[in-house]
Amino acid sequence: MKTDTLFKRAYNDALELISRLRQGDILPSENALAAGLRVSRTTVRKVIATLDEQGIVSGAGRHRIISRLVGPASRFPDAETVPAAVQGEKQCMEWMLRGDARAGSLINELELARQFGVATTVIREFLNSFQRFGLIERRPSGGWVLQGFTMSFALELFEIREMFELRSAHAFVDLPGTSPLWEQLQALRREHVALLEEVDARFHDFSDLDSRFHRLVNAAAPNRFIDGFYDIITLIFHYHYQWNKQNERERNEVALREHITYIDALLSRYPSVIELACRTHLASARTTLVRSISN
Amino acid sequence: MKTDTLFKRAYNDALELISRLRQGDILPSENALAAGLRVSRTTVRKVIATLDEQGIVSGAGRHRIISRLVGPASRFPDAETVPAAVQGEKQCMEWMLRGDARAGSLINELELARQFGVATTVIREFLNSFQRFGLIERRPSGGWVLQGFTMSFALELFEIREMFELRSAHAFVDLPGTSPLWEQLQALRREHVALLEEVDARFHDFSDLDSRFHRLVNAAAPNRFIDGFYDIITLIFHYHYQWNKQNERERNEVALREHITYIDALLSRYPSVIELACRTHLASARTTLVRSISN
DNA sequence: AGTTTGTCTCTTATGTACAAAAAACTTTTC
DNA sequence: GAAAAGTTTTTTGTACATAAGAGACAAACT
Repeated sequence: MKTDTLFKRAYNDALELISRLRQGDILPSENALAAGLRVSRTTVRKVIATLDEQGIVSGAGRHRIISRLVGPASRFPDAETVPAAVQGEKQCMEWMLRGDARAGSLINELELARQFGVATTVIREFLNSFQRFGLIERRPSGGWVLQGFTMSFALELFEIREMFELRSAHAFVDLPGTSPLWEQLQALRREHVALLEEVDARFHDFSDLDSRFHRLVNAAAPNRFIDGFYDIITLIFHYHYQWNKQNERERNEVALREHITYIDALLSRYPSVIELACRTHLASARTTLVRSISN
Repeated sequence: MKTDTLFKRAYNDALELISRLRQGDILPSENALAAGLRVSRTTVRKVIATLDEQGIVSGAGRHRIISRLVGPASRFPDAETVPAAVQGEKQCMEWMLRGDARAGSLINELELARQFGVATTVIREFLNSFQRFGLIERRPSGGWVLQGFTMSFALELFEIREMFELRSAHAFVDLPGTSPLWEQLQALRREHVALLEEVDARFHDFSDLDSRFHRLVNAAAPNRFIDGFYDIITLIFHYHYQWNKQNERERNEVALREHITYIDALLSRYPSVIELACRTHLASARTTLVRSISN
């Protein structure tokens, strides 16, 4: 059976939205709510029906009003608002990248499914879509082998990353001066500077900025294969660094400064300057990743 | 229910194997058969049981003899020896690359499943594993959008291919003279020359040679992401050219000659010569692909 | 006339069932 | 005592069922 996590998230969001209104206010139309909660009207109607049952709204048709304001206690627990696939994915990722499993070992679908409390279908679908990240491989006779997040994986990943990044950085120079990307790059530079000023408190925000910056560089000459590759990078960095907290603040501060240098290089439009800044940043990113694996 | 296509294939193979023996011969051991038919002993036992039922072998335990030789009529039809997943995959590929479907249109799992006579699970699994080829994309709200085999797809594909191929070609030069790859390259060159001599009759064999050559070049500096990318190339070429027969012989002959030049360049170990040969070949391969799309 | 809601249909997500195939273990035979 | 055959246990591939959610159309309201 399909899970109703989407409904539960929408319900929580609806409570949030209502809390900004007053008692007696008219409930927004179903279409408006659907747009606001980013779900279909079908789901909105289910949410409204539940709110009605709970006595939070009353009336029918287009005469619904908010009859009672409620606190956050009546929300569904956050854990129930994630679809099974996402939940399974998260746990699988953790299981793989944390190194609970050794490279070369076989993956047992049923065992994983039981361990993570989802159906085998979910695990299988995850494994299938996860194949492209190169961390697992299908055996000819069926089943999956774990390749694992090894040193060679990291090195091969970075080899490609360097090729792609240099290519995109050089393509950026060829953009016409009127391209909106230049303005976006300026904006991103300001965000970097702002983050650097409060780096002690906000260094966690770097990860997102990093991903956005590299994707912006790639936007200069879009290529679906490069975009797809950046999904891998983003995913690895997201999960891997989540569990490698050593020197996180320092690491991020260094990377922030390198990014700013790199952005300035792009803005200067001098190919040789860009190449230097790009290579410097990639080399230090590689060192960081490699070091975190060898520990 | 799981299909017994594997058993049927093994049974056919077993008949083949038996036809090379004489009546009254002792049947090879289960383990030997398992190795020969490349299936598990469980499946071999099922094959033997069926052969027994059919009166083709008789006796029990280790005293089984071949009691009757049969013609090819008693084989299972070939169509029944392909697993559902492979069958679905083939038909899906055809449906996509032949352009029966327009880019941007939604993919209906149930409809495809009915059309190809398989369960929706099979279609879904195919779509999942096929995602990495960049021809389809998942919508946030569920479902799939067809991106299609368009011109921009081909151009983006070739951009990456050029980067990878040049990188590998240059890495090849750095191989020590003792590397077995040099000998393999020589062997491949001989195969090219042999094929060129009979190109009129055997031009179909080029496709396989092409794939092997490019994979050999990549073997100089293995990288799993590049290998994965070559799966896409191989797949596209395999299916796409299957339906674009125009000038096939001429196309392949040109490519064969380019390959030989390219191989000689590699053997010469002069980077500039290699780069030229490599670029020439890639440019002509790109032109060929692009032309086949615009028609 | 254009929203808004009510109703119905179609599609997907996910759990479950079950046969096929693999793998592990046990007994037999030479 | 080692290889072969017999037996049991696991695991995977595929079908199918069903609720959730999206979307289309019709009716009702302002």
